[in-house]
Amino acid sequence: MLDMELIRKDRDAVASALAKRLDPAEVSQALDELSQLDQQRRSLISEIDGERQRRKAEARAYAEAKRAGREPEPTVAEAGRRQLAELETELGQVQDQLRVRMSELPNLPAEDVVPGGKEANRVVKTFGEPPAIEKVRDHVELSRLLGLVDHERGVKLGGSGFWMYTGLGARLEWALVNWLIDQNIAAGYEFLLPPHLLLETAGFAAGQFPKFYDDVYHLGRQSAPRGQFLLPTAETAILGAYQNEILDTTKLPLKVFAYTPCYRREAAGSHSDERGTVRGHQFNKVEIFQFVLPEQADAALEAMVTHAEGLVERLGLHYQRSLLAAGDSSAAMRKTLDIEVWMPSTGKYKEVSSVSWGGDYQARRAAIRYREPGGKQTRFVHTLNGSALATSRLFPAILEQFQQPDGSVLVPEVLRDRLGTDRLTPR
RNA sequence: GGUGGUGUGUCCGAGUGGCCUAAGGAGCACGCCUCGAAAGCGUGUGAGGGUUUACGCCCUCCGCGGGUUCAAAUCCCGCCACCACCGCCA
Repeated sequence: MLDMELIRKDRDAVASALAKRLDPAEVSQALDELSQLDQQRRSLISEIDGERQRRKAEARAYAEAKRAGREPEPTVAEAGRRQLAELETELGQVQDQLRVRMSELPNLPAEDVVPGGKEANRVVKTFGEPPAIEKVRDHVELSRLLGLVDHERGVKLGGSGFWMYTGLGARLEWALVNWLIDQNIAAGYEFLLPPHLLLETAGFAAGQFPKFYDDVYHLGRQSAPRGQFLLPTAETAILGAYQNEILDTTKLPLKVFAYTPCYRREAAGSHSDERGTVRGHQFNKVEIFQFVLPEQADAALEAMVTHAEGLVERLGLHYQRSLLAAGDSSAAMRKTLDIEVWMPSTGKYKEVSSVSWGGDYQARRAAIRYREPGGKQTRFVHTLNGSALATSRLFPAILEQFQQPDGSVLVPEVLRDRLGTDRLTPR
């Protein structure tokens, strides 16, 4: 959610930032509507407050007269109450509309984020080299060869878009999850295991709803008491966990992380470069998150990206870092950096982590605040989130980058103890 | 899932229709006292919103949402959460 006061005071700045993501004419129209609703809202509030004040005075005079044994003055209660009810209904409608319109607006892209879509993303860093592989096998073939993933049985169970890790594949995936958990703990993040079914308020707070309502799985009242949905990322749970709280300023930055499967509907159809475990309706991800003071945000973003990159580096994978253009980064974020890992079979880089600075956009939706040190005023925290990392993407990258001519795959050194072997071999 | 109980401010806790503009206590902050501290005394101490150059003034909030009433923390209805017991269950 954007700050209505900012729209009121510096409409041009908001408009030009939003124009990086949306059609300028659309932006202008939206801001016009918002300003008008805001104006209506405030004048209704003034009217209602005045009316209430009058009625309170009447009731007080009534009580006082009674106490003094006098006959109370007749009040205009009946008519007044009806009038007040009408005004309140009207205010309710205006506020609902305002909320809907406000919640539809995306976050303001940061200054260094350029307009445009995917094609405008900029690679800002590269680590390592693409490994020289004579005859590249893709991860689907390698998985089959090594018995790591059973796609047929996965589909049998969950339908198209699901798979089942088997044997050493399950162990590799799980070793990755556990290694990442340890690494994040070592980096000072607190480990959380949240519920996977969330109330809709959590989806709204994170900025997924209402816009991406249909992208997640909803359970409906038959199967879930209050129409919960399956979380599409742990980010939704972590943010939601702190809804309506005033965080202890001395505890900021608050650094937490969670492991959860992520459930996403994903558009039907399949890309040739998104086979195997690259894209599915359920995948594993470890997510780091920070709640910080506004002035800590820049440093936190850099620290999180660097941390996530360190993980990829310790696994020995070749990757690049991209600064996403406005149109390609998620609507709730001001700035997003992707860490993309090299996939030899397609010759493309694929996202294993997306680290974002949300400004106060999510905090405003979720009402997560801190108290200004020394002052009494509460302000919204800044939120940052990032994958550290998406294991179901790491998995194919490891297979492909570390494959050997004989079809075996070298296990990254950091995982060898956990897997009990340094090499996955065809069975 | 059933029955009963509970839900008040940072915390404990009083309040069953009207000076509740929420008692009292604890905590916290500041001041007095003190060489310093403790104790004691005094003052202050929530959130959201409207309005104002500002000081301030005003409105809303006693789990949440409705209702009754001139007037609701208090009465009525629905919901949620927690506790206890019963049932079911990995």
